[in-house]
Amino acid sequence: MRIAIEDDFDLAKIAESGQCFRWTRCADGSWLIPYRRSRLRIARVGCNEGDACDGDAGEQAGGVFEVDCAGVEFSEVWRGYFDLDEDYRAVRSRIDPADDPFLFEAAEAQRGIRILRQDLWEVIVSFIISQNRNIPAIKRSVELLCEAAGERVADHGPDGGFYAFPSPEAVCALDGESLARCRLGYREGYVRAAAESVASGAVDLEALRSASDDEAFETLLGMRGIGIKVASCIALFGLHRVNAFPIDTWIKKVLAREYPDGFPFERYEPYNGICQQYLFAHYRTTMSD
DNA sequence: AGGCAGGTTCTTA
DNA sequence: TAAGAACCTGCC
Repeated sequence: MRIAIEDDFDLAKIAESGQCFRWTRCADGSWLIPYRRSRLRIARVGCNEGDACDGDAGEQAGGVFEVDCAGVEFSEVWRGYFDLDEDYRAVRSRIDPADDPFLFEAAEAQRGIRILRQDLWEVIVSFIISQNRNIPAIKRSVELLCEAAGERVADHGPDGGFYAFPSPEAVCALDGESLARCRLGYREGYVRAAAESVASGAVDLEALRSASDDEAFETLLGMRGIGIKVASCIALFGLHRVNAFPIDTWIKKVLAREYPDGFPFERYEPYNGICQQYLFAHYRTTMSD
C-alpha cells in the first residue's frame, strides 16, 4: 500500500545517522527494516502533491512511500517506530538562523532525520557493542548476534526471512563459544551481564521506560560497559528521551569548534537530542566529503 | 603494516 | 577528582 508522509522523512539520512544498525538498502533502492518480529520494506515512490520534486531537497521532506504491510500494521507498528506523530518541522523552526547559524545549516542539510522508537533491549545491546568501534564492525557483531541467538522469522523479503534481535534469555542461553563467534571482543562480558540482569529482573525494562530521566540514567550507568555516552544513546534512541545529548568524539569536536562558549542547551529544551542528531550527521558528512 | 575506532574500566597519584 | 593505560578486533 501507499502512504503519504508530510513531515521530514528521509530514509537514507536516518540510516546514516548512526542510531540503527540493521537497516539494509536493496539494489532497487528500497529499505528493509527489521523491528522485533516484523520486517518492513519501504521505498519512496514520489513527492507529496504540490511539492517541488527536485532531488534531495524533495526527499528530505517526506513524500509518498510504498510499504509492504497492511494499513493497520503501518498505523499500529510503523507509525510509532518512525515517530511520525512528532512534528520535526516544528522542532526545526525553533532554530534561529541569526542566533545559531551552524545548527540552522546543519538542520537544513540534515532535514529528514527522525529519532526512531526502536526496541529498548536491542538499543541497549547495540550501543554497548558500539563502544570503541567503527560502524561496519558494530553492524557485523549485531548481525552475528542475531544469527547466533535470534529467532528466525519468515517473510516475503530476500532470503525468505530474517533473524529477530535475540531476547535477553536467548543471549543468556548462548554458550561461550557461540557468543565468542559474534566477535564482540572485550564487550562480550558486558553483553552477557546485561542479558543476565534483564533476564533475572535485576534491571526492569518496563520500570526503566517509566522512570524519570535521572533515574533511568542512573540505572543504565550501573550496568557494566555503560558509561555516560552509551547511557545517553540508550536514553535518546531506546527510551526516546529526546532531550538526551550524547557526546561522542564527533560531537566533542563540533562543540569545541563551533560552540567555544558552550552549547545553548536551555534554548532547545526539550529537544536537544534532535539537535544533536543534526549536528552529528552534518559534521560527519561534511568531514568525510 | 599499523593506527585508530561513535568508550569504559581499572589503576595510580 | 583526574589523568592514563589497557582492552578485543577488524576497518581503512
